[in-house]
Amino acid sequence: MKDHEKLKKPKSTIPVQTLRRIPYYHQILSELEQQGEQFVSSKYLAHFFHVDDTQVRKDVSVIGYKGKPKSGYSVTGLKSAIGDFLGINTENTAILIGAGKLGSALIEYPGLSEYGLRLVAVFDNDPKKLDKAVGGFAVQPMENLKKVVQSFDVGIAIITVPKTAAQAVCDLVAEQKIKAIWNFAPTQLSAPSDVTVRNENMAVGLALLSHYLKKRTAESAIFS
Amino acid sequence: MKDHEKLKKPKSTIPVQTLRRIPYYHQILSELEQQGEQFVSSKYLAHFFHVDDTQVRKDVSVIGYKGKPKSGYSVTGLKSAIGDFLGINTENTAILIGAGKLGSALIEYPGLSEYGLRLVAVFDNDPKKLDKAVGGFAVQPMENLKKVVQSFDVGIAIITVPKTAAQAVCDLVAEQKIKAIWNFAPTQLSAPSDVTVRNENMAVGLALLSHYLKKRTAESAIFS
DNA sequence: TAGATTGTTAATCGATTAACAATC
DNA sequence: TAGATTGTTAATCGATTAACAATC
Repeated sequence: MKDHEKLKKPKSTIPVQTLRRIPYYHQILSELEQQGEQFVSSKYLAHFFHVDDTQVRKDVSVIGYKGKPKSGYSVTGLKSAIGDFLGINTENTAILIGAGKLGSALIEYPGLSEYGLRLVAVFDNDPKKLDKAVGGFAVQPMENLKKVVQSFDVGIAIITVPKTAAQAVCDLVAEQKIKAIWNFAPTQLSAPSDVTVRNENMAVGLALLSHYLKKRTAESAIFS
Repeated sequence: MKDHEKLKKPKSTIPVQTLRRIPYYHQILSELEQQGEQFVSSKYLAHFFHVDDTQVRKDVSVIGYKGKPKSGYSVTGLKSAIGDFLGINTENTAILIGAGKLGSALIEYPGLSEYGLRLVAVFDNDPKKLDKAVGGFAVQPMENLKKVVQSFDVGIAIITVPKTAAQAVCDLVAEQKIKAIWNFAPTQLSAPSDVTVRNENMAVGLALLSHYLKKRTAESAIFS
């Protein structure tokens, strides 16, 4: 290689908008797969989400998958490539803290295992809930948390406690060797930078819906 | 006005990224308000979300609110302006379809009323659930839906039925005079263009979390 | 082969950030 | 007043789309 040649561009960062769209593609591909479809075109996917078909092809190229001219993308192949890219084809162990209604709903949500999450324990503060079975799990006291995290090498903590308790729980799990927090309490949690926090804020969805309702823009974008 | 003067630019479209951030500002402002804070600077808000403070000021200017140099924004004033902008200060009537765990959790979610949603009825398909009280609502059969929508002038339908039933329920409510659908079933629903659909896709959040976990980028963005 | 569809480069568009004047 | 902070214009950066060659 000539020494005055241009440095190979790092370019390893994935466009954040692409990252947002990819999980949606995965969902549609799952449905197409169940319907027995073999191939899908960028045009079809684009139409589904009201984006440009060039956009879809660019997104696909970002994850490094190749289609076939004339036939399109293999449904199974692309779904699997996206799965690998997102890391949902490998298993992550998780615990859930807060055995209320929302917690119970999540435990039974089939998507968890579909996206590589393996729930190993459920915790709650409330003595009345202890040892009750919630979705097949005996609810454990918070005291057991540390030991469980260690013995199962838990990577993700799902927080479904009330708003007021959420930051304290977050601090507690961040002290353990937890790598990521999936927060459903309606508050922004903060954690050390080595812990990834995803705040699943339903109020945001509601607020956006309310705004669209007010404006009543007919062609509302799907990715907002 | 001189007749060769430039046309007033329409420019009425709100940047979609701004729209995404605004509900988060609202949430923080609520918390600051509860803490008794009077003023907040663009710098503080920016720091909170890892964005630029110029960005915050631009977002605020989009909703048409003015701050005070040196002191910043009035917490109450800005929160209220955002509330007006989002339309959450005016009440919208809603029904919920699907009285399972997720439905129950949502009914009791305090955010609903906080964001201007007034739930008036809960429906379910399952005869075993009928007339049971869920969060203070007697579960009604689907047959009653049409009448309830008419008499309460219901604007929003919240769908918390299983994936397999979701599109059928969506079609049914779209036939009524419903203006918006808030869907929690893990599938993309499609409806006529005069009905706004918000698909609240938890699998997307899980997929993004999984990706971040795989990459373990320390400084993960909050708005992804 | 002809036509459909992918993959990629270049052009456009929109969003973020830098710079700085205005204001309390 | 001096300093802090807003508000806005201009510059930069990134994402989308148009154009078109490559390929089955």
